[in-house]
Amino acid sequence: MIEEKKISMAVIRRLPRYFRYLSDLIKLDIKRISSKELSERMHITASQIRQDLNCFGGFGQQGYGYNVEYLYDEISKILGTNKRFSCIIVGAGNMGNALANYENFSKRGFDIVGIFDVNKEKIGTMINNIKVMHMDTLPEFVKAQRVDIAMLTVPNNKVNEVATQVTDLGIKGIWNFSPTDLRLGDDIIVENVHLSDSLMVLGYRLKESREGKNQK
Amino acid sequence: MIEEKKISMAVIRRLPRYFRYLSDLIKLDIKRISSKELSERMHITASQIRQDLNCFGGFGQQGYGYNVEYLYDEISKILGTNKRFSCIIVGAGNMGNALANYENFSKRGFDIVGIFDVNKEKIGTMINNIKVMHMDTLPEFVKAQRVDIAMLTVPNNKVNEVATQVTDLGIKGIWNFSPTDLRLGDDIIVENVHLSDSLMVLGYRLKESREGKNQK
DNA sequence: TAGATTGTTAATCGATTAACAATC
DNA sequence: TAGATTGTTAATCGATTAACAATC
Repeated sequence: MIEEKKISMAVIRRLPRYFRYLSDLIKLDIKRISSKELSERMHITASQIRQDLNCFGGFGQQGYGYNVEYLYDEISKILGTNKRFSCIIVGAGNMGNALANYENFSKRGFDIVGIFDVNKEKIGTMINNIKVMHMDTLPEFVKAQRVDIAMLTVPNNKVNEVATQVTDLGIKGIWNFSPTDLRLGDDIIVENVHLSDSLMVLGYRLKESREGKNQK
Repeated sequence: MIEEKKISMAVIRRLPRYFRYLSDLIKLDIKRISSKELSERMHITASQIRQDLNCFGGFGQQGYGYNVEYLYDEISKILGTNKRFSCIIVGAGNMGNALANYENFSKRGFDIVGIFDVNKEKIGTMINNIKVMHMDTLPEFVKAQRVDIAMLTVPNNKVNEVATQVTDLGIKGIWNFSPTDLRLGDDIIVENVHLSDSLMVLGYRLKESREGKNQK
């Protein structure tokens, strides 16, 4: 009850972008930046940057701007990149494979500790040094070690069942790759990656652009 | 110059959702639906549904609601699912592989006609019946057959170069999987899939939820 | 100090929701 | 016809942008 401010999703979804741009600035060896300069790089307004950052605290200094390294560290803390999240992948198909091989996740604090599938031929194999196990062994696995996030790359007709299964086991975070809007308990955090939605929007915009009425 | 209404991105991004829900209704053999019933299924307001649909036309009937099949067909037309888009994948890594194997895309009108990479060992192999070719052969390929969309699954430090390359060849649509905000010409449509952004937002929300200040 | 730039309040803009007349 | 539900206008809400006093 020290402080209670509600951060809007719009702001939250911009945080990783700030994080990326600041990380780039560090690579470029830039030490300080004003909201105006940053706004030009990011193609958003300086006002928005200052508003966004001030949801979390005053990280700048009048007349100077922001210290890049300091701001980067603060945003890292806000995003929780210092924390580690233990993740499992459910579904060892092509997308599950791709995720298991994505090296950047562990760099950001997301450790993949197990892969689960029902296909007998896959059980026991290794993907990027992570063991593929049978779904039946999931309960004992989750009992034996904490799992924060389940990444679901299962067929669409299985995703509701699997989501219920993993949340019943106490997993609170779902990264869902199925074209289904999961509806789970209030204490479950779901992030959806609807690839085909994204592709359809691309198709729509492309079609509209061709027809000349190019909307922002 | 017949009609000129600007559709907001917020509305456009909801179209694939309507499409999915209507497709489910058809499977359930439901013939008609009111905005109120649909709003309960989709967890959005009936007002929003009616506003959204009326951006494109009056598809309903007072006192009756919407004919499911008709509305589905209309939204399909709006989204352009009847059109076919010719696509290439650049980057035959894990994500490129996953995309090439994703059967749903062709169902939605997106045909993958070629995969390009620079890795000599991959050239000449087939992924899901699609030939992997060398990047050097991309110009002649694009000259020989129309390509609408380039799906970019290349390393982050290569994505700007590759994006320039493909847009110089006349490709107008980019589906970008790198954690980089591509900035290209006004006539180029870019859809980003920032997986690590999405995962970081999940991590943030999970952390906040644990600390009790669970924001919507 | 003077100039620059923040933090923050106020104004604007756009998107969502409510209301209701039109009409099937 | 009476009841239901749309299409659409008006009201509200929230997010973005502008402005500026505070201050480094």
